[in-house]
Formats: sequence, C-alpha cells, structure tokens
Amino acid sequence: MSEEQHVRRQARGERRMAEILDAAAAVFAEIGYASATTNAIAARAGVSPGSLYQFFANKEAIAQALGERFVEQMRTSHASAFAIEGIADLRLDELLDRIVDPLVTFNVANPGMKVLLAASTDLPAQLAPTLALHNSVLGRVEAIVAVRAPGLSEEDRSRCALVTLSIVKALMGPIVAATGTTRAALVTELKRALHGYLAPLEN
Amino acid sequence: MSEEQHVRRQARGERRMAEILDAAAAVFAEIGYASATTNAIAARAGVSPGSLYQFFANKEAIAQALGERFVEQMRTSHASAFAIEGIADLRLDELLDRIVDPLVTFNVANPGMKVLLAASTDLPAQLAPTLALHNSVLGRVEAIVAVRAPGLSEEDRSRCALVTLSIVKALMGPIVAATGTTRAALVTELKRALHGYLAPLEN
Amino acid sequence: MSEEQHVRRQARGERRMAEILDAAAAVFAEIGYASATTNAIAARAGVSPGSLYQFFANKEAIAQALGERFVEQMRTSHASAFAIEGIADLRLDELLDRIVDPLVTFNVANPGMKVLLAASTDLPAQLAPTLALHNSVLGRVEAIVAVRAPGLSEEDRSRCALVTLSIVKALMGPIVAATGTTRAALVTELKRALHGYLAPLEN
Amino acid sequence: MSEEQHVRRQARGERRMAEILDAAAAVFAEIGYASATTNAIAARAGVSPGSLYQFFANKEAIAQALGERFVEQMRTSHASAFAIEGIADLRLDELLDRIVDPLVTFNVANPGMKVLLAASTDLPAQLAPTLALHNSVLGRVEAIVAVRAPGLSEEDRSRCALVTLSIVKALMGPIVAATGTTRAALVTELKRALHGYLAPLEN
DNA sequence: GATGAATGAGTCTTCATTCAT
DNA sequence: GATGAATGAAGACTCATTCAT
Repeated sequence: MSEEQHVRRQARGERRMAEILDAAAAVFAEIGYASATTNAIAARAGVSPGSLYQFFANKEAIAQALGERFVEQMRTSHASAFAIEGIADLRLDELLDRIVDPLVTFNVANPGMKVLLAASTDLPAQLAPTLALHNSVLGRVEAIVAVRAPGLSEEDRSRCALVTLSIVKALMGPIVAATGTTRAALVTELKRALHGYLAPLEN
Repeated sequence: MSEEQHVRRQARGERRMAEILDAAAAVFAEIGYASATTNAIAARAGVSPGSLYQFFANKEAIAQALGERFVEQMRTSHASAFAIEGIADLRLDELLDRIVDPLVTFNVANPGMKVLLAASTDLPAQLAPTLALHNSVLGRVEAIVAVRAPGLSEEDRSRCALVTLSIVKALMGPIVAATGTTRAALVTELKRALHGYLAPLEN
Repeated sequence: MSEEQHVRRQARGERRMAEILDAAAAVFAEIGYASATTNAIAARAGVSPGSLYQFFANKEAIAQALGERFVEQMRTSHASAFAIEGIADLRLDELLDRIVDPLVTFNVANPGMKVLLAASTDLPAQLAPTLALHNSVLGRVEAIVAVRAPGLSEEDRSRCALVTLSIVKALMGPIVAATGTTRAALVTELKRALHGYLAPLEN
Repeated sequence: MSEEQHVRRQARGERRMAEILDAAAAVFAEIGYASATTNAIAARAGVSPGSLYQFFANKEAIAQALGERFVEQMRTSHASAFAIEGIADLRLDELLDRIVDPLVTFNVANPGMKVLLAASTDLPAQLAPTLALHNSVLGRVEAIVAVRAPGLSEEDRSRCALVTLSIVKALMGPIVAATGTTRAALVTELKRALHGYLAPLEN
C-alpha cells in the first residue's frame, strides 16, 4: 500500500513537473527567456510559486530541464531524423529532407525550443542552462558529419557541425514565425543553404 | 564668447554621448541587452545615472542610438563593403571577401553590434529599438542582391537577403568569440556557406 | 483543512490590508498625499515594499481603497449622521449637531481623511483616486439638502451641497489641528457658519 | 556710469525674478505645488536652472516670494478691497461686495494664488513657505473684523477671521474653476455664506 | 551673472526566492 | 507536499541642487 502510494505520488510529481515545463516552454516562447518570470510560469502551470521551487532549484534549472526534455522528445518522436544507420547511403538532399523536416515540425510545435537554443548563442552570461541543450544537439550533428565526411579532421568536423547548426538555428526563428507558403519557401532556402555548404565537404 | 562656449559645450555633449554609447556597447557585449542596466552603463561611462538620462530618454533609446551609430560607422569606415558600384563585375568569392572581411573586422572591434543585431531576432518583445538596425542592414543586403541576381522577384530577393543576413548573424557570434586561426577558419566557412547558398541564385 | 487554512489566510490578508491602510492614513495625515512614499507607508505598516504591492497596484490604489474605507466606516459607525429618516422634522441646529459632531469625531480619529478629501479639491492632476471619496460624500449631502430644501432646482441643490461640503472641509483642518476648548469653539463656529448659510434656503 | 550700470543690472535682475515668479505661478496653477519641478519653472521662464537658483535659494523660497508678491499685488491693484477707512459705515452686504469681488477677480487672473493658499492649509509639512501668505491675508481680515465687531475678544476675533478666510479659500477653488453664470452663482453663494456667518457677530 | 551639464539620493515598482502554515 | 504571502535587493527613472565654464 505504501508502495502503491509512493508510485502514485511519484507519478503525480512527474505530471506536475511536466506541467511546469509545458508552462515554461509556452512563456519562454511568448516573451523570451530573460523576460519570463517564475511566477508567470507557475501561474501558467496552475501551480503556486512555492511548488515550482519544490521541483526546480531556480529559473536556470527550469531552462535546463526543458532543454533536456526537448532533446528527449526529439529522440523519441523524431528518432529517424537523427538516426545514424543508413545515413551514409542517402543523397545529401534526401538526408537534409530527413533531418530538416522533422526539426521544423518539432520547432513549430514547440516554439520554446528555439528561444532556448538561441539563448545559448547570444547571452554570454546566462547561457549556462541552455548550453547543455546546445551541446547535445551539436553532438548529434557531429555524429552525422562524421559519417558523411569521414575524411575531416576532428577539428574540421566539429567546426563544420557548429556552422551547420548555426545556420539551422539562425533560420529556425523566421521559419517558425512564418506560416504557409512563406514558411515552406524558407525551409527550402534553409535546405539549399545547407546543401551549398555541405556538398563540397562530402565529395 | 557665448558662441565659442556653445561650440565647446556641444562638443563635450557629443563626447559624453559617445562615451555613453561606448559603455553601452561594452556592457551589452558582456552581459547582453536584457541584462544590461542603465546604472551599469552609466557607471561604465564614468557618468551619473542622471547624466545618462540627459542624453537618452531610456534604455531603448540607448540601444537605438547605438544601432544608428553602428550603421553610421560601417558606412563611414567600411564604405567599400556595401558599395554598389562595380559589384556586378566581381566574382562571387571576391564580392564575399569584400563584404565579409570588413564586417568581421568591424564586429570584432565592436562586439556590441552582434548583441543588438541578435536581439532583434530573438526577443519577440523588446526588439523595437534594434529592429531599425536590423532593417537598415537588411536593406543594404537587398540592394546588393538586386544587382547580383536581377532576375529574382521582389519576394525572392527579400527572402534571399534575409537568409543571407541570418547566416552572417548566426556565425558572427562564434567568429567574434574565437581568435587567431580558429577565427580565420570560421570566416572561411562563413564565406563558403554564403557562396554555396548564393552561387546558384546568380546568373 | 484547506478550507480552514483558506479562511485563516484570507483573514490575515485582510488584516494586512487594513494595516497598510492604517499606515497610509497616518502617513498621509503627517506629510500629505503627494509627499507620501509607498516605501514609507510599507515601513510604517511593518511590511516590505513588495508586500504592499501584493495588495495594492500603486499609490493611487491605496488612496482609493482608503477613501472607500473611510466612507464605509462613516456609514457603519456614524450611520445616524447621514440618515435620511426623520431629518425633515428636526430644527436646523439639531440637524447640524447630528451631522457635524460625529463628522468631527470621525475626522479627529482619522486625520488621514481630510487630507484625502482636500487632495480632491486642490491638485488638478492626481485627484483621480480621491475624487470618488469626494463624490460619495457630496452625494450624501445632496440627499440631505433635497429633504430640507425640496424647493430647490437640481442645479441649486447640487451647488448648495458643494458649498456646504466646501465649508465643512475648509474648517475640518483647523478643527482637527486644534484641541480642547479651541476645537470646541471652532466646531461651534462651523455650525454657526453652516446655519447662517443654510437657514435662508429652508424658509 | 558704474552707477548707471548698477541700476540697469538691478532692473534686469528684478525683471528676471518677476519672470520666474510668473512662470512659477503658472506651473503651480497647472499641476500644483508639489508636482511642480524647479526645472519646469525655469524652462517656463525661459531661464536656466542655474539662473533660477541665483535668485531663489530653493523651491520653498519661490513659493514664499510668490506669496509675497500676491499680497503686494492685491494691496496695489485692489487696495480698496482691504482698505479700512469707511468700512464701519457700510452695510455688510456692501462690504462683502467690496471685498469678495476684487478677490475673485484677482484669483481668476492669478490662478496660482489659490494653490499656494490651499497648500498652507493642507500639507502639514511643506507649508512653511506659504504660511506667510496665509498669515498676511489673515491679518488683514482680522483688521476688518476688528472694525466691524469691536466687541469681540482678541481670541474670538482671530477665530472669526480664520473661519472667514477658510470659507473664502474653500470656495475660491470651485469659483476659479467655474466660468460664466456658474461662477457668478458660486460667488453669490460665497457672499451669502459669509453674510450668514458674519451678520450675527456684528452689533 | 548666466548657462546647462552633472550629480546622486530617492521614488516607484518588479521578481527570484523563502518560509510559515 | 502544497500554498501563497512575504521578502528585499535591484532596476529604471526623476529632480532639487551644484558647479565648471
């Protein structure tokens, strides 16, 4: 019984955490990380400020956890985008379709993500929490680059991954902000830009 | 006498404004626009908070003025980078050298610029002051695109300019943050990325 | 439990609000509405500035709430002063005794009231919050006038009420400031002034 | 020559002072004493803040000087209103006409006056500067009362003067704020109120 | 005497975080 | 665990007053 209770409690706790992260994602997306207040996040989550701090030590921790959840969700729901198997045999444009499209889908559905990702690039100070998200994504890109351009030195490869990711991040903002054909056109341009940059590296 | 005094005062006033803008640029570069406090800027400029407000109505106005000064300085000291004449006849890689190199030089010398430029992309809310800077730069890019790819519709051209600028902005952060050969390598990659994206649009 | 807690919290919240309003009344009485600072009010109430803003959006809101509380308290504790029933049959001097005496008692006990009331007359700008208090009191005076001098046009009646209230307000300051026989003498004079002004209107 | 120069300078200095007082009166009338800033007064006077402080030690001093000038101007341009000679023989209503009408005229022309006068009644703190104005006017009223009701004790006389002045001050605000027949009606009521209050004291 | 830039203490207000219940 | 009132350190901005020119 105590066992069962414990399980139930844990479940409720995780639900609460998820609700808070949902709220944080929404608020970040709406007004940015810096302007978001913990009270606003708590209110949005239908939770008291005190409860929020029962789950997260501070605002940074929320961002961090949200970043981790984003990575997790990407892995879960868009596994194929970052899968390594079979990557070597695709044409570059096919590979880009396979990666970019779900990425766009995910970012459109989770507008908080680009805010977090962007925060890691811009604010030399408070990037700590979001750096992990950034590095996690960067690692995946590096893995893909390693398969596609095995001749690159480690340094070149990591630089290539950084440039690639930077381009994606840069255009994700306008893409998410746009709709309909405008968005589609921007996605095409993103793919074209990546293709133009990556094709020569693959030879 | 009153004449001379007036001139001297005006000169000092402009020096003060310049000092405040310098301080603002430095503080923005260090901790980002949102985290920068007007008191910190004033202190950095060796000026009282009250004095700061004698020149600028509020924080936004500082950002705006700083943005305008950046545009002005670019125009003055790196005029060739954005000059239109003769652009049509250059090879794309020559053109990119001519534009990217001074841009990098300028951003390295003025690390506050990328912060302002980035702010316009990221913060859905308080971007107002920096939007002008963004649009100004965007306009110049569009003008160049118009010369190089005259066949593009207005819509395509403006989208192309946006994508180009986004890529530049995205990589300017890492470039400024890096030094020595690392930086040089990133600059090369930036040019390669731009070349890969733009080459197909020309002719 | 949650029920009980909620009740207790609400009670404490109302106590806090009352304490803040008490403090505000005291500070207003001492240094006037315009000079009163929210921090001073908070300190006087033994509360942090942040707490004050949990209950009142700003200084105006405090003034407004205080005004409303004054009206409420007058209604509660000195109901007879403004009661309409039986008014028609009293001699004017009896009526004045019945109204003025409790009014003086109340103002002596609540020296903040006259400050608020006065603020509505004097400051062309920031009177907004106190205007409600003024109008509320004015309405009651009009009602009494309507009973005592039914022959007056609406315009005359409202003017008569304004003049009456103005006289009361004007002398309340000196009355509250005085003590002992001096105060009593001033109260007598106030009644005499009102009698002299109102008697001819009653025919 | 030095003599002449001195005279000219003094004249200019007095003109400046007058301009500053004009500006102060206007600003006080518009936004009240507490809200008026010295910089606003200086700007309105077409003078630098520094110059203002060359003539007046601080904001209080401006109020004080303005009050004194009001008294002086009343004495000069409406001497008959406060003249003592012949007062004993007038009917009370004639006397009130002779005093109230020019007083209203003056206050309408100088809306800053009632602000200063009111300030002395309301703000227990910063009344210092305006107290002189108040007392000066009070003295004149007392003198008149002494003539009209010679039987009163000094205490009664000064109380009577205070009550009278309070009534005038209280209604001067609405009177100045009103126009046309509304104003005329209020003036009539003021006279009626004063008559009702003062008549019994005479003879 | 005049100027107006400069000062800095002080105002209102916000918000991450804590803590009594 | 949950609540939400309480905290208090800042932050943006103002303004009476001073001072170098």
